[in-house]
Amino acid sequence: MERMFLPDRYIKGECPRCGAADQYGDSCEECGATYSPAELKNAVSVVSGAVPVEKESEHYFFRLQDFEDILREWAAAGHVQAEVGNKLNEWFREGLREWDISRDAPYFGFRIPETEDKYFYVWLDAPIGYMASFRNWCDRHGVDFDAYWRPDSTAELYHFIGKDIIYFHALFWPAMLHGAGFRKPTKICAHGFLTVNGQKMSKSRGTFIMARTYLRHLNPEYLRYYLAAKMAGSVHDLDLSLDDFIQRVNSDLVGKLVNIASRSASFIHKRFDGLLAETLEAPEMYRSFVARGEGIAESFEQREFARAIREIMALADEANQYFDDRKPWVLARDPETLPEVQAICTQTLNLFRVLMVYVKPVVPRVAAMAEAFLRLPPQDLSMLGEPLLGRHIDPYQPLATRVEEGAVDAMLEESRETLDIDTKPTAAAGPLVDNPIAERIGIEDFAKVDLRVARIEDARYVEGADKLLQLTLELGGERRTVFAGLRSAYEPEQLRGKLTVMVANLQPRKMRFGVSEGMVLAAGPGGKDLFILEPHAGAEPGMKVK
RNA sequence: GGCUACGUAGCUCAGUUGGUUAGAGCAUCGCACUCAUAAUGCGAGGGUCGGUAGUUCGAAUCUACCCGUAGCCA
Repeated sequence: MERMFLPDRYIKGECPRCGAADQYGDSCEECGATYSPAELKNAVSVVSGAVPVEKESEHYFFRLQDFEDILREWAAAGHVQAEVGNKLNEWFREGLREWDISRDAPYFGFRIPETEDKYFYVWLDAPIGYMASFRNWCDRHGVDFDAYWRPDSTAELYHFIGKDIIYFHALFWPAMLHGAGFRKPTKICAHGFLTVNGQKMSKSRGTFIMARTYLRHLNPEYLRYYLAAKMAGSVHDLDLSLDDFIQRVNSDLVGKLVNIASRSASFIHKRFDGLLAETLEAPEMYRSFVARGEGIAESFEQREFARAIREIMALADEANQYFDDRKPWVLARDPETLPEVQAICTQTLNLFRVLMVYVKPVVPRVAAMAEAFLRLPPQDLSMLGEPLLGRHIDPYQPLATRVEEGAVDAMLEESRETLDIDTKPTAAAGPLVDNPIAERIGIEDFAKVDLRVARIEDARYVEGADKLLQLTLELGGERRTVFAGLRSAYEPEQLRGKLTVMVANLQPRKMRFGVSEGMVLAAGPGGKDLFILEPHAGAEPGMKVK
């Protein structure tokens, strides 16, 4: 018995309609019926296997229906995509209902003030977290929070979300904001799910790829480019087709785009000491490239990224065609025509510079490298009126390289390995359920924590503090004072002389009783159940724990 | 079950309010070029636009039904 209110998904039993076994408390995966957990036959708790008992509990509700008019008006005014608007209309037709915003303990998140055991439902406080983060940023940067959030603010506010949480962002959130006297979002931009090789991400297939795993094997700019090339302003799912990904990156980014600079810069270097010509070979073509900027920017603004990429790549084709047509490698053989080579390559590099400004939002690192290569400050659309003439550029260094052979396979292999551990069955109850294992981190994150063996030279009560003990820790040549919340579990004399482990590089923290210069490590839920770590015999104060 | 999307060339996708022989990129094949990270250019083949019925002078585009895929249902 775990004495907790069970969320719908924590109850399993037989479907009241079709009798299918092993169904969750909210709906049947076999016949699709939806029902309340109380209707489930032969229900048991997923956590302990115990038979649930029905209990009454007071709940708090948000009167969503009071906001129907304001929501209809807001949704109709272009703040959501068309498909999302359809969905909202469906919900309006069904009639808005009160939203249950409380959950009984044990729950995570924020306790509802003036209650003992009620917590806010996570989707009530999650979006408020966006505001809280921004508020924190405003405080640190001296920015006026209200200028962004008051009802008449002219700031633009966008939410980029997955389609599975449209409900919370397009229905409850604007209502909450309105009710609380804040402005509503400019637009909710929902995108579809990411599939890999046309299927849901799968741990066993190795296609459950974590961003960190990807980064260990592949350049992030590749993925940015690939996704941008497929992403439109709609909620369609996106497929990361890995073969297509490799081909696309290699041919578009490397073969097409970056190659423009590579093939032209070599002449500027070998023949003209890195100096660009004084005039463009085809100024009208340059102007037409620049003129396309407005349309491309518009596509980006509309979040029609795929369209923007198509337009940019069409221009890259034109640049390659131009270069091919002029054949500078032929002209370079004859001293008579050599000056034309400089003009042609100058032209080509200018076209390249325009393209780099256009793709900058998608591949910022490549664009930054291109700026460095052209000896330019950070570029934007407004600077393109003036072509680059009569100035030096650096020797060309590869701005992007082809996807390394085997990198994708290695990434899949690693994904398979790392996730094997996660898929092992976990206990139905116990510390892992109470306190699930945190997000995976890399070794570099762990290395930031400097753990040291320390000897507890002295431990004493702290006057006026009923939870703290003041520890004097010796770590091989340095003494630290640490206030530790151990009083409920330890008497000072139990600790004196013992070895333990402390976080030695923790930012010192000023407390009412003095400055605490680190933390000692202890396990347990609290109260009497606290257990400090103690190394095996042989460890010496100051030794690094790793 | 209800609802929302989606189903266009081998692959990934465009196709704006229905209008001339349905497009692009990649892949494939042929030719050219050799400046460039074997990158580029020219050209070719390849689709009864999921299926059926309908509206219309005309449908990938509108309607109905069916099949398939994904998701949502507080």
